[in-house]
Amino acid sequence: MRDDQKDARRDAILDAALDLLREAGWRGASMRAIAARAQASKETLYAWFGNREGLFEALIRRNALSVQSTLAPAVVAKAAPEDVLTRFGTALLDLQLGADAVLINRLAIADPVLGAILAEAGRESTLPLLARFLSELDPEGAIRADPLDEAIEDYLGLLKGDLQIAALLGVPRAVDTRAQARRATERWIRLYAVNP
Amino acid sequence: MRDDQKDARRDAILDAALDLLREAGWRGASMRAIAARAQASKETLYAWFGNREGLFEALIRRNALSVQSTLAPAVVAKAAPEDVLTRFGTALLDLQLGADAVLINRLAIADPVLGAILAEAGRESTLPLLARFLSELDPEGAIRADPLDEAIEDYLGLLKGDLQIAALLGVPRAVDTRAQARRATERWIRLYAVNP
DNA sequence: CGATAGGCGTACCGTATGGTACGGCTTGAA
DNA sequence: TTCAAGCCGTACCATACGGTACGCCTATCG
Repeated sequence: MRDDQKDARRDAILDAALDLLREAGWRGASMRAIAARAQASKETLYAWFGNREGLFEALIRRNALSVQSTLAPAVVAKAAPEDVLTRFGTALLDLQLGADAVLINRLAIADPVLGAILAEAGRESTLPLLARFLSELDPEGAIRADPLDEAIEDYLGLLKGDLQIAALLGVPRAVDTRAQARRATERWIRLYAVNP
Repeated sequence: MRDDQKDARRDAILDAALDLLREAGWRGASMRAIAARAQASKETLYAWFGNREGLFEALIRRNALSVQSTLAPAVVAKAAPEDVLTRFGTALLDLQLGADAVLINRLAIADPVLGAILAEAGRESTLPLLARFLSELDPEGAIRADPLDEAIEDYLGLLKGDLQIAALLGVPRAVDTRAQARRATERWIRLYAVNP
């Protein structure tokens, strides 16, 4: 099997796992079911991923990579701070409330090992972006994200509110993510603007 | 079996379930294991709770009741708005980051039916308190929680930030809940103070 | 004080799972 | 063109689960 084919096959298997998680939950996404859905052999799954946890770990890592590559472009844009922060917040919110992310998070919450992996991968892939972002936001010294960790925490809190928990519980509220991000941005700037 | 004994027995069974969830997770908290731990019969469990989901549902509802009765006293206190808000936030944070609440939330996140139940029970038991609280906070018209739903969402976001997700993932960050509540309160008041 | 409701413990059933083993076939490399 | 690596499909194993049945025994109530 050529390397590119192998990558595609691997992706297909992870996609199958994700589909089954969506359709039948953790219980339904058994190694049998995943193999059948992907037209793969159980033995192949075990050869490639070690065991069930390893497969799910691969799923989590793949997702973290895609998050990072989706989010990064939102940072480079040159525009008014509130616009670029809103853009970033919208992207982040779309990601974290999206169906895939919800499934991935459910997975990680159900298993301590996966939880640790997701927490690490997640914080590594999005927090540095946001940190650099907020600290360099300062255009003419009108906004000071200081102390930085509190500023980050406040922004994430204002952005997400209870929405992520609601999504994880399977009771998502309808949200205009762009409007939500704009609101969070406006409030956050109000908190961190250098007072006139 | 006298009624009070029955209630105690029921509580003991739910406690056993909670213990097993803590020690062995969702997979370990099987009906067998719960029955053995509580020195009860499987048949009794099924007679009292219907099935596994029913038992876990009972667990969720019991927890929601205890949350409500824990939180309610924090509302009545008469003091400066920021102090009473801080007290309330601390209590809420302690509850939501506490071991039991984390286990309960994990449970609900793993099962759509339980998720719906927890979402409803949770919102019913804490949101009205917070809503009434924020809207009546107004001492001399210096603070206006308006629009109310946004004010609530902002307060919860500032209070919880990413802490709850981290706890659910099993990577809790050490937090001084009182300090965190104080910070959130201070920021929230800054956002909702009627400007001089 | 006797009877009966109902909890305890154990055994049982069908089913599904994670994980392994093993032919047979495809496919990329020599 | 040959050959071997490795993937597919199926069968297999031990184990555990949710759920039910049943005999024993305690404790409540008439």
